[in-house]
Amino acid sequence: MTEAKTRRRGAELERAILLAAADELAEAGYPGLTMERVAQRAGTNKNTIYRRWPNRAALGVAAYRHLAEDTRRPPDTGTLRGDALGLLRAINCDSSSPTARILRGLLAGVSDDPELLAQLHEQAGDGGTTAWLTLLERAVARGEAPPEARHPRVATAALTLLRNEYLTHGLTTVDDDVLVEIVDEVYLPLIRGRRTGA
Amino acid sequence: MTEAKTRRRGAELERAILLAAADELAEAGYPGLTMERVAQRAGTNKNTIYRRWPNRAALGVAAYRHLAEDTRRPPDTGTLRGDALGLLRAINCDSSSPTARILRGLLAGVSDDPELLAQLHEQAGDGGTTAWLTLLERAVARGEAPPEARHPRVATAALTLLRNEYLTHGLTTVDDDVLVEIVDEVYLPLIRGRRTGA
DNA sequence: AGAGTACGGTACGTACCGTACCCTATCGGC
DNA sequence: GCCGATAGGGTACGGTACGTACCGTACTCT
Repeated sequence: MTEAKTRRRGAELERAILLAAADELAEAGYPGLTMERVAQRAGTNKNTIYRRWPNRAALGVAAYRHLAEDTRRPPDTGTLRGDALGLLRAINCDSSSPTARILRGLLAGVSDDPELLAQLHEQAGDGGTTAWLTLLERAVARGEAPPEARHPRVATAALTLLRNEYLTHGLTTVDDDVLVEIVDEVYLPLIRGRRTGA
Repeated sequence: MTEAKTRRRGAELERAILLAAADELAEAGYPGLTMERVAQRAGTNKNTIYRRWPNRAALGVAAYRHLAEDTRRPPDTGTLRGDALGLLRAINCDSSSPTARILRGLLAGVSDDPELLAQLHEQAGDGGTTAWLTLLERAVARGEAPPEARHPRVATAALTLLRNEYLTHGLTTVDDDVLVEIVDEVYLPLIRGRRTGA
C-alpha cells in the first residue's frame, strides 16, 4: 500500500527519523520517546535508528535540534528594556508548551555523556548569547548602557533566570509578570550597576 | 545470620529504606535508583517500599531530602562580597559531587507530578532564600547595599546562576573562578544598580 | 550483471517498574 | 499468656522498553 514507493536511504531516511522523533518528543516528551514508536512513525525499524545513533539519548538530543529552531533575532524597540523584554517574551512564547519538559528530560537523560550534554547546552543555552550581546551593543551605542556591561555572563543573566524558572518550577509558560520582574528588578539594575565609578 | 535480630517495623524501617535510597542515589544517581536494589540494600523488599511511596519518583524525592541537608548558615565576613562568595562556596562544596546529577534526574523524573516538583523545589531551591535575605539585611545595615536590594529574586540571583551552571553544564563542582565571576560581575553590580535615583 | 551495502522484519535477552499472592513475625487487647 | 489484626518478607508475574542479533531483500555502484 504505502510501501509502493521506493525504499528510502541515507539522508532522506535520516530526516524522516529525526522528524518522527521530534514529533514524538513534542507529543510525549523525552520519557515517552521510545525507539519502537519512532521507528514505526518513521516507517522504518529500530535497527536503522541504532545504525545512526548509539542510544536513545543521542537520538533525543539530535531530534531536539529540530524542535528548538533558533528564532532569536533580537527585536529593536529603541530601548534596552523593550529589547530585553521582547527577547524574553519571544523565548517564552516559542519555547512555550513542551520545551521545558523536554529539556528537563534530556538534561537528565544525557547525564553520563558529556559530549551530548555539551551539544544540548550549545543548542538550548548559549545559542542565544550573541543575540543578547548585540542587544547590549545597541544599548551601549545609545548611551543607555555602560560599555562594561558587554560581558557574556551579564548579557545572558535574564535568560538564565528565565530558564531557571522553567527548570525548577516545571512551568511550561512563564507568566508575563515574571518576565517584567526579571527585566525591571534584575536585568536593568544589573546593567546600571556595572557602570564603573561606583 | 544477620537476620537474627528482631524484625524492624514502622519508623525504624522507614529510616532504613530512606538511608538505603539516599546511598543508591549518591552512588548511581536517580536513573540508577532501582526499587529492587533499594529493597535489597535496606534488607527488605519492594512490597514494603510501595506501601510507603507510590512510585520511584516519590521515593527519590524523599531520599533526596536526606542528601541535601540544608547547611546554609550564611557566613559573616563583614563584607557583602565575602558573605556572598562564602555562601556560594559552601553550596558549591557540600552540593559538590553527585548532587547536580541527582537533581537533574529528579527534575526530569517528577515532570508529571506537580506536588513532587514543589517539594523538590522547596528543598533544592528556595530553601536558601532566607539565608540570602539575611545576608543582604546585614549589608543594608552596614550601608553597603541599598534597602531596595531586599527582593527575593535579586537576593537569590547568584544561587540561580550557580544552579544554572550545574544543570546545564553537567558539572559536579564549579571552578572557583566562576564563583568569583558570578559575585563580581553579576551579583555586586546588581546590588549596586538597585540603588534608586539612577 | 554482480558484489557490496543499507534497509526491513522480527525475535530475543535483559532490566526494571509496579502488582498480586501468600506466609510469617510482631503488636495490642483481653 | 493467648489471638486476631496488622505489617513485614519472599517470590513470582505481567508489562514495557532498551539494545542486539540474524537474515532476507532492495538499492547502488562499478
